[in-house]
Amino acid sequence: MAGPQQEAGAPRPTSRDVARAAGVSQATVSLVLGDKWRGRVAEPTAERVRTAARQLGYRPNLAARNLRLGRTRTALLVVPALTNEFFAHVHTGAARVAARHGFGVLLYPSPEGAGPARDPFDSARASLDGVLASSMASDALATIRGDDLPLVMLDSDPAHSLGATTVNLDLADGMRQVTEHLLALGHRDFLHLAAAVDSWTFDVRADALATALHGTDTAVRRVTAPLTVAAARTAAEAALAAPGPRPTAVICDDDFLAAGVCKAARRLGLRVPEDLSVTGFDDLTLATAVEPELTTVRLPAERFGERGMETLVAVVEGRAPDATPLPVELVIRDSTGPAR
Amino acid sequence: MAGPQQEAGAPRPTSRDVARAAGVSQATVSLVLGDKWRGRVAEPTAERVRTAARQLGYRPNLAARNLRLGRTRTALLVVPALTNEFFAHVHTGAARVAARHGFGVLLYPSPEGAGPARDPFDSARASLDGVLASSMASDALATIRGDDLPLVMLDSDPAHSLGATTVNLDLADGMRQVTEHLLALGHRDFLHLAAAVDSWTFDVRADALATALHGTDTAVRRVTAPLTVAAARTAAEAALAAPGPRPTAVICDDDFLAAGVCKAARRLGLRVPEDLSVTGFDDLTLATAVEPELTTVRLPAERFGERGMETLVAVVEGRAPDATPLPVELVIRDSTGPAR
DNA sequence: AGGCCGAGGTTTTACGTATAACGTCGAGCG
DNA sequence: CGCTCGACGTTATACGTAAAACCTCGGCCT
Repeated sequence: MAGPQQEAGAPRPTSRDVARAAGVSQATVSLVLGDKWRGRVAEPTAERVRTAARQLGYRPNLAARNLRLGRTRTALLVVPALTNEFFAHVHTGAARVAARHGFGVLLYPSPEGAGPARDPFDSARASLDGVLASSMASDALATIRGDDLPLVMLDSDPAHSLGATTVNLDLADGMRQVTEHLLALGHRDFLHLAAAVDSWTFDVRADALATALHGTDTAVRRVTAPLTVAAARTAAEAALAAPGPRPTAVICDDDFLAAGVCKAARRLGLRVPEDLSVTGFDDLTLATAVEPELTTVRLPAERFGERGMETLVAVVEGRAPDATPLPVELVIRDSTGPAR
Repeated sequence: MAGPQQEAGAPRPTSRDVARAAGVSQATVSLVLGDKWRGRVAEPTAERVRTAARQLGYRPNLAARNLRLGRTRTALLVVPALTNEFFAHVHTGAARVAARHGFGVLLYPSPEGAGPARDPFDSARASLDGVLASSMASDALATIRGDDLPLVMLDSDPAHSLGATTVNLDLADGMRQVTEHLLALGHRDFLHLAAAVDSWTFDVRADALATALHGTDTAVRRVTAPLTVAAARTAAEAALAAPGPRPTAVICDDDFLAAGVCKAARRLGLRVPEDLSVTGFDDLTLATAVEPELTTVRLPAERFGERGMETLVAVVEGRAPDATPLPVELVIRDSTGPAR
């Protein structure tokens, strides 16, 4: 057990302590431990340094290293809300790629889940080498651009990105696939349950839906709801119980919304998919946890995070990033069926 | 727009640049910006410094500050998997309290969700002032204890915590409440669907279940499954279709498992709760997204994170932390009913 | 008048690391 | 033999900040 010698209350050993213990100078310790010693330090000496370091339980002081090198090998990931499984996966992917490049990832979830992040630097206790952001207030964005800190935006409005590199999921294509799937099933009267969130990623969905329906004799109504199951249920119940012809399919911006619609349908005595088709978006755990399992658009969330970080690294290294949007895939399950 | 002057490619301004611009010494800048100048610097001078700083877009170099002060005002949060909503909430709570104390939170999700974290310091790009960990390999734990870095464990085995302070949810009481609820409904034949994860938090559930059933004429079988809806469904289907008397209630370690059981029941033609009662644990979004809504044990996840960070701060400041476990609450919904 | 004190700063130092610039010493070579 | 050169280290310095120690000067008390 034992482990490295270290008396309680003793300050952490520095490279100088290691040097003293190994009978060499501090510079030599730095060379050896930094793996930059080929031909500069004899092997026996290097070995002496390494064992001394192990003995003392030496670990370099990151603050000092960062100060010296002027970089931290740390990137900031800005996401709206960690409690959304999607962003947890994005983080996983981003962290994986970052680790591969010797980078760490600092996470900044914006305070209340809804709005874009305000000042990422409030929370950034370490300096940063780059930022990967899914949404950000334009003043914070301007600050970052002003610092010419490498920045990559995730699925954000090119018009408001101040020229920052952007990585995209092909959300529009996802929405197109959903729409064509439903059209093929004979649906002609849609309800679009949209997220009541001011975000480009949802605006894109609405636009794509309009585009996909262009030229077809199709009715579409739009209702918005906050991104919760309960809110979606309430909104859907109201919309489906409204007078006039009832939509035969509900297209949702998100799986949570779709789950809410399914509950509303059941409450109203409508069977899914026999009486009503419902589609989700994201393909989270939720999509296969509910009955019926949701037809939805699978977003490659981890891959998205990976691509984002790969792009950030490319930007840092001055290489041209891969600009093609990541493909998404319609997953047909049990919540959609032929129109009556 | 404009914002702070800063030419592209120019190095970030330092406190010395600000000093030069304001016609004072660097020390004065540090005093003024550090709010430690009462009586040491005249107001007009202070104002000159502040405007100069604003003008140049000065922001202090965190690495330098951390080096100088010997602390980073940053705590590490170690969790098994961010993709579990529960831990996302824990993070939210912890980050809130941390912010209140001027701390930041660095997140370290252990690589593959399953096992405990291996070396938190691999990912910690900044030095740390403390660690808040939900599970950790014993060698990593020993390292931290050896550094006498303040450490607080979240819901972990006191026997393997090397004396670290521990913050607990009253999981045992949660399990007791579930069991008594079902007993009161007349159930006498249980299936316990346990998580196939080697973690103390699940061992506690099993023990508490045994305790609660002690002295009652009750049968209980235990089956384990990985923490996914699909795995739970498979396991439950097998267990419920097995020959012999069928359990009338399934107690699950987790809401995901419970959702899987509900699907299995439907597959087997069993109605929930008429033919089979099912209970979850955690009360995640999932619990109210499925049909029927789950009777489950609500864990105050955010409060848990808050308490954890409060405790860490107390440990750092040498105060005695609040050691009472956080109460949990049985939430009775639609997945449990009287035994037939 | 001499001394003390407080206001309003400045000079200096230390934090721990990485690395550029600089010895030193023996071997090899013309 | 004198010079160079490579191998093996060492000395010195800079990174940007916070804060302790120090300086200067005018006012005021005794």
